Amino acid sequence: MPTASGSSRERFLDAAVSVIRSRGLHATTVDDLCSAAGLSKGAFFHHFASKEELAIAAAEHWSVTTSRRFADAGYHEHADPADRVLGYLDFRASLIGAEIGSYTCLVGTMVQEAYATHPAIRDACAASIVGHAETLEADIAAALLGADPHTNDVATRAASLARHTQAVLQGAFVVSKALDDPKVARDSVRHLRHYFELLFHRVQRV
Amino acid sequence: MPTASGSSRERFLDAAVSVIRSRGLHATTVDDLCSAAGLSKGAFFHHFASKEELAIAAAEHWSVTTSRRFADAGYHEHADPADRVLGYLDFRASLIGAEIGSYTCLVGTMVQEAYATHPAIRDACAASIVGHAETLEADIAAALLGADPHTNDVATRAASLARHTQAVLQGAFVVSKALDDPKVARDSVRHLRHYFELLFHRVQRV
DNA sequence: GACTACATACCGACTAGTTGGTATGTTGTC
DNA sequence: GACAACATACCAACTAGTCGGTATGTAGTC
Repeated sequence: MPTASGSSRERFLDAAVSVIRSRGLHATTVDDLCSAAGLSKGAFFHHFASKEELAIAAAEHWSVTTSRRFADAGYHEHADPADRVLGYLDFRASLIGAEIGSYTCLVGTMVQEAYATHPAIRDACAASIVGHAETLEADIAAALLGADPHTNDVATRAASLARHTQAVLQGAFVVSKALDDPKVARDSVRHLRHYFELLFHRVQRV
Repeated sequence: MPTASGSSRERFLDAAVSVIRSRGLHATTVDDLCSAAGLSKGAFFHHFASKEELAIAAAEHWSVTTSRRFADAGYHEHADPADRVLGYLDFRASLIGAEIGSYTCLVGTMVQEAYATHPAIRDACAASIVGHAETLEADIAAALLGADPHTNDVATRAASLARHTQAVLQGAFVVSKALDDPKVARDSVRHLRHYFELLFHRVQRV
């Protein structure tokens, strides 16, 4: 009966994702998470030794659920690697809905609060961001080579572009939070797409 | 005599900038700010009615000090507007030193914690970001026209690019916090520079 | 220039409420 | 009956904000 959805540990993690994304890590209390999950404090500390441990678990949970989401997306089916990269960006743009708390990144939000004071949380966030960036590298490298077979240091350039992609998305979230407007986030993704089009020699007006 | 540097109000604001940038808004206590400023709690609440009011004042203080810094920078002296835009980016890259807390953006950090719960703080952060972005619009518009005199909607495109520029910088800070490495921030600025070079038809390998 | 009246700037002890975490149950299941 | 999965009651530490008080002006007035 109390199993509304998944195990109670997962209910805490899902609650953490949605609450922390809108309120931030520090402003989210353990009691907030308990009431959001519909469970007690005893249950919380039964599953997590501390709030910090929950934050780390939430970052890992975030990695797992998001990577599943991207793995299932359709852009992988394009034959041309450049199409896959541009398709990834179109997919990211399509995820940016009206509700800010629904499209922003958990680990990007958390790391700003934790990077200086909680190294373990920072590392979990870094692993999530880097892990996701790495899934793009092969396609970017192939697309760069497709545009110019004499590209040197393809792997390095692809890795740098993959990280840059994540940076643009994170920044797009920050600015759209400030302006309370998802449009600016979509605009930034469009600029990033345009940049890739230019790099892939697929110039077209945007 | 007690005027170690500026008025005591300014000492609180300077303390807020440095402490909040590394620890975040919520994790920074009023006592933290008092000891960083070398003043008492009585003095704090004499100058600010609440912690929220300090955050707003800090965002405004940040706007004032940073806009002065950029107004004094040398890149404005280039004759070509494209050079001024690229010079701005080079200047931004040069500001990214080793210490993360010294080059990241106060309002970008604060807005992530406050956007959903403290609209007044969010608005102050938005004003700071937008205000800074607007200082770039004229040069970007002129450079776009210089590259292609038939560009339509120059003002709109320039405004969008200016906001995108801020998004890239904010995102670069987030990712460099996660990876604990300023290099990734400089890389993102370099990619943004490359994007502008391509838009301005100044293609060159980076 | 002395005296009153009032303002500004600041101190530091105090409080009411909050927070992460603990200690001690209770309940179901093997 | 042992153990996992919870719930309830509680605590010590912390936090924003208050309050009474002090020190130093400063303006007016006689």
